[in-house]
Amino acid sequence: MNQSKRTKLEAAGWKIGSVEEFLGLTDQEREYIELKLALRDLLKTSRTEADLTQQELAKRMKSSQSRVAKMESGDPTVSIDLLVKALFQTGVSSARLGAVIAESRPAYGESAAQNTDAS
Amino acid sequence: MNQSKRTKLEAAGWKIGSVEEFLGLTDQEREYIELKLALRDLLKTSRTEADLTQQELAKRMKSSQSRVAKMESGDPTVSIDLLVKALFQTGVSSARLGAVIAESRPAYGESAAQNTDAS
DNA sequence: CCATTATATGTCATATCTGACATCGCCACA
DNA sequence: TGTGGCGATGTCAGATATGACATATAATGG
Repeated sequence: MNQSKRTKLEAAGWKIGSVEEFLGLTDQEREYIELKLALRDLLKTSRTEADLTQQELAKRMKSSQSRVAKMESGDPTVSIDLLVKALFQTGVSSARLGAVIAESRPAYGESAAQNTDAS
Repeated sequence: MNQSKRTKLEAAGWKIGSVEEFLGLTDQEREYIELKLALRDLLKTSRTEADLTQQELAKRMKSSQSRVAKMESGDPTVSIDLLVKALFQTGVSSARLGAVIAESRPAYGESAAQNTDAS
């Protein structure tokens, strides 16, 4: 199993076993995972675009640097609510948010994944 | 204050006072409220389209009828996460979800609101 | 009038999320 | 070799969301 796949599962709070890679997950669960991942990626991008440090964004949101880090690392304890609030604080518009969500798709195989791990 | 405005604020868990209608809310807070409201409306629509009762949807989600009712009534204790999960269960696609979100906008005045109350 | 069905509302114990804090690794640059 | 900024990770007490339950209202059909 490659890194991007592993990350997807971990992002949703799933344990990495031997079998249940994407087996045992319903379409709806996959859609939910992809959505959260898309938001996480957008946040990384938008915070950088806004030229903010995690610390600065945290202050704006009245949150903490460590939680921002968790948001961006796909920590399963981070809610969509928090991600959305963070996104708005970085200046992302509803239009852009919607566009990104519309593009997010449940991944059935390797094809959908961007390689995160080098080489 | 008309009904639609009141609903917006209650949806976000805000108390209805005398002054702070939309004053005192930041742009980001307004965007967040509008987003949640858009999801709530979409859920009402999509559940009906899918010809499901609240009870049936609740069973699919392993939730309860009362919580589905709260989702659709804009109860502030309902998270975006739960709304999104419910939406996917009713068969809403990422594309449609994204489109609806893209259309949701922070309301600055009366203009944006659809009249909910009769007459 | 009485059932039945769908939806709404209030409460509560428990589950999950949250901010805060400590700490670590990494990288730049003196 | 520091030192300082940035980000990642683990923990935890307190805050918030959750499913479940009871009960209410409303509409429909006998």
